[in-house]
Amino acid sequence: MARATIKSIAKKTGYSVGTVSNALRDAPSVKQETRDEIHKAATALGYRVNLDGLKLRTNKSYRIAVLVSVSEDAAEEWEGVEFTRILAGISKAVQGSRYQLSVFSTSGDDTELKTLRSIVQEGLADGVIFSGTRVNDPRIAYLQAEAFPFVTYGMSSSDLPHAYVDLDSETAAYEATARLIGLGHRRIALINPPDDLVYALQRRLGYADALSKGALGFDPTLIATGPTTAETGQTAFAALMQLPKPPSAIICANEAMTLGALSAAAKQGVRVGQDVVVISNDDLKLSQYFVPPPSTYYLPIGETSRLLGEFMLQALAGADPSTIQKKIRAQLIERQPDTPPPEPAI
Amino acid sequence: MARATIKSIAKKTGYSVGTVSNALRDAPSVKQETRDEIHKAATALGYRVNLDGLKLRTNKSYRIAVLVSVSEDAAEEWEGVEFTRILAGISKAVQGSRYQLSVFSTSGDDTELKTLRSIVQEGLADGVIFSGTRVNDPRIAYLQAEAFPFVTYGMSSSDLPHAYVDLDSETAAYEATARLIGLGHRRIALINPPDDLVYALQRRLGYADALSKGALGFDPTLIATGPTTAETGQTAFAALMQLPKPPSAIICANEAMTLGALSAAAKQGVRVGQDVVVISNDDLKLSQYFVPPPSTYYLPIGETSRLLGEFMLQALAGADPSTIQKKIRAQLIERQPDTPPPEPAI
DNA sequence: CACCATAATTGAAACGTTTCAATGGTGGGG
DNA sequence: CCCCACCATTGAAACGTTTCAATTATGGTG
Repeated sequence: MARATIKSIAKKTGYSVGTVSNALRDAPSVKQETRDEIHKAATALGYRVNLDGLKLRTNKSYRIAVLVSVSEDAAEEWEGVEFTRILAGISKAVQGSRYQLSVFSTSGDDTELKTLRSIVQEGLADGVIFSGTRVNDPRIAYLQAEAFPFVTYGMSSSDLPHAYVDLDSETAAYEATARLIGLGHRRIALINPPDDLVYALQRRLGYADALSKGALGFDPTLIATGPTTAETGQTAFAALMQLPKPPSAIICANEAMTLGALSAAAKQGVRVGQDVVVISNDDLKLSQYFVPPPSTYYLPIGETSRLLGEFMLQALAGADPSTIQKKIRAQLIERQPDTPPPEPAI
Repeated sequence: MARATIKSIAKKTGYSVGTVSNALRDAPSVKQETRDEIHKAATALGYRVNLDGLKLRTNKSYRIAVLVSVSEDAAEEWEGVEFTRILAGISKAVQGSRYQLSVFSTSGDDTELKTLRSIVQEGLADGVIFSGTRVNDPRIAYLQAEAFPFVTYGMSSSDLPHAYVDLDSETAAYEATARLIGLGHRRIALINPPDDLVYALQRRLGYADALSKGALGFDPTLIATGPTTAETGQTAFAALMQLPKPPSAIICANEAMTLGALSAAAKQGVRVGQDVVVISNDDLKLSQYFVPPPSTYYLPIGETSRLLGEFMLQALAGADPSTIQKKIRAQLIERQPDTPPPEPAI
């Protein structure tokens, strides 16, 4: 039994192809009565629109591109753990719509812009979702210039507003820092992503803000940066503890970095929770199993990714980018008393 | 500047549309000279085939479906970490071919078969890749009955041969167990995935085989099963240590389970490496950061996923399924002296 | 009743591709 | 010089859909 098409519905109902097409899309030019009849016939035949014909005619791809970037050098490292969850969330959000999800894997910055170009120029997708927004992100500039719909995971500093879903990293970093200050800590370190990432910058800002509010000086040696991997956390922790005046508390940007830091601590015999406090951001319910489990700021990845999908659909429907933006607040999960520093500095 | 089409090439070169089409596909019916001329014109115009027209005409989708299943209940757990890497590998393998990657997210068994059905019946893809093969997997039976190309990550016990890439779990479990026996362990536990998964069965077999070769009895209470999450590892570890005769060594199926086990150990004050030995399988270079870092069997996920993509292309080209199968051998990574049990049992 | 506006429906074209029967051209054999 | 076989190319149809000008049916108005 061949697949039902508009033509087969037309034959069965006796209407013309044009009428059936219009009826199926509930065009007002078709009499209500006729519409009902055609709809009934369509479901009876199990009609499902053929996307290829549709696409060919309308020149739309009905596809949403999701960029996943796997950096060559860090391919063997633990990166992009959250991607599965993000993808699943987006997928769920667009289920039921006509759109399909296509994954484009890229490695490194260069290919990413190139991939974007071919998506736009060859019409590989109608909209694109990507993450890792950078300061003055060329991808955003390009897509805005082309008026191509997109949603980013992570806001950016571009002039024009664009659609995004973001964790409020600045507030999260501020609160984490302020809380440690409240506990009596005076030297607080930050293990941060590379500076060209927008959210790294935001974290810096929140951190610095809390320090100054707490009347503490800003010491640049207390900030370590690197890719958001366990390896970065490990080397950064080791380096920080070798400072003439090591920190009494360390804030890691995500769970991978935290894992690396805890690993380094164990190797060096540094007792986490006593000699030094380690806390994490971007909790995906994994760090609860770390040894010892750190206090964290929870990232509701389910809601976040669902929003990404919904925003994409809205963007495709032509919504004003400035109306489809959302900052998500991270929530503190206390897993440790998070003791004050060894020698209360007063 | 509109996109170049066959028609525009035809106009430019003076040949007919049919000739251009044939020439572009290097049909022997077109004179070599003409072919060259047309190819030159095509590249000059930057011609890229329009998949929609192609698909409409040929009734092929030129798409490869990748199923990602996110179980509803475990949505908040750490599952499918490796998926990003798998996806990236597949993506790289099919780059350059005409095929595109589409992700279909499913939740649970039921929807998975349903998703598969709609992929086959609606022609959403030409082939499909999925994992988590089960004993008597209905998905495999269905796809074989429909003669629909597919590759699985994980072999299965179906009658007919099918294309797969798999880690040799049986050997890995055998070697892990045998090694522990060699170190003097007499009570060795297994934290394993649910029994309906093929590779869980394989692990059981390898484990049991090593036990009998080592003249050790098989104690069913030493096998704990559950989803491959940290939570499973945690509860299983706790339960195992409460046995009247607890194990002196524990083999976890993957890193997530290992993480959970280590977490439970830390909570209960059990000293890993002294009171009990914990080792892991399916190492993705993450467990090296665990506390303490366990010995593991490395899973070359890069090669694995690349093969998945290549096999899919071969399957789509009509290759005999029995020729596109591969078992990958895991490699031991020693991170601990892995001391013998506390009281050498003799 | 003639006319016209409106409502409903039709028919054909178009999107870019492949496929295949039909056409025209070339050369060789008799 | 004719016929035939062969080679290269053409033209048109088809895939399933949308779109839009053209057509027909339906009432309402003067």
